[in-house]
Amino acid sequence: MSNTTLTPASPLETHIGFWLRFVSNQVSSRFQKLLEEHGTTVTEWVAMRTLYAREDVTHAELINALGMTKGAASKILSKLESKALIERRFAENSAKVQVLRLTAKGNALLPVLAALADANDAFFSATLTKPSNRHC
Amino acid sequence: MSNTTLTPASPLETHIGFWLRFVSNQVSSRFQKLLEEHGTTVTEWVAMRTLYAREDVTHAELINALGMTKGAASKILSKLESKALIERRFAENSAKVQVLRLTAKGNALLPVLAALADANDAFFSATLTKPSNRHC
DNA sequence: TTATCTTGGTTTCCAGGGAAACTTTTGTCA
DNA sequence: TGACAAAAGTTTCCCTGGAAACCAAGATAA
Repeated sequence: MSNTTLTPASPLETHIGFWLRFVSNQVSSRFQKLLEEHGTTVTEWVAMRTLYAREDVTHAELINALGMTKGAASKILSKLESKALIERRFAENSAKVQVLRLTAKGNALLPVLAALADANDAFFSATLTKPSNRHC
Repeated sequence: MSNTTLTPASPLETHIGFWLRFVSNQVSSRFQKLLEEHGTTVTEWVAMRTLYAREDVTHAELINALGMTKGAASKILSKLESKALIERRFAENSAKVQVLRLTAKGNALLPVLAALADANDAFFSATLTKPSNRHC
């Protein structure tokens, strides 16, 4: 036997991160599928939703909302711009700071995506049982 | 004013997926940092933990545990093998089906990583408040 | 036994995102 | 004012993972 005594090690299912990753992937990937029929991605949805019904959102603010690096954010914005969903302009009195804004097309698309997000929530909520006092 | 009346759209923070992604990223990326001092990644940890204290784990079983495609899994295994942490052998009576196993080095490393996983859990658990009956 | 189908696993190609280098503008200080 | 430092964005390089093509080995059927 090659199995000499092994140090005990906590199994995967005891770790929060394991389940978070698992559930998060389930939820996100289902949402992703809904979105791709509209040629969008989850990240793009987050970016667009952040800009919706607001003016003068800065690049920095968006980075914060997306939780990604400025490099990655910049690329997302380029892609959204190439689809004519957003506009990048310079802020007043600046040739440096950008102000981001949805285009009319972006404004039109957003509620559709929001509905998909709601539907995805509903789908997963429906599979949950009612809360009980068992664990309280 | 360019803001003609906009259709209302549910904000990001009302969606489960948004929070799952957020929390999951927090937890995983902190764990990632702990792991990288040992030259490992979260996925590699999951793979290794699945093999630990077991023999004759098949490729298919591992794919299932990792929740990724066979292509991606294959690459992870190659990397683990190149670090001499696992071994791939053909199963009995087969020149096709593989059997995966940790090496002695792998067996030695695993409990160390498990301790890091426990520590990460503890870190996040510590920030939680006691359960109350408020929501039950 | 040979021919075809299926299955296990690898490789290739592509998209997304992080790290860090780089460019341009702005601010600061001598 | 001129020189240098800091900040905003972009670009490049790299790594990870999915999709799908591909290859080799068993299985099945003629």
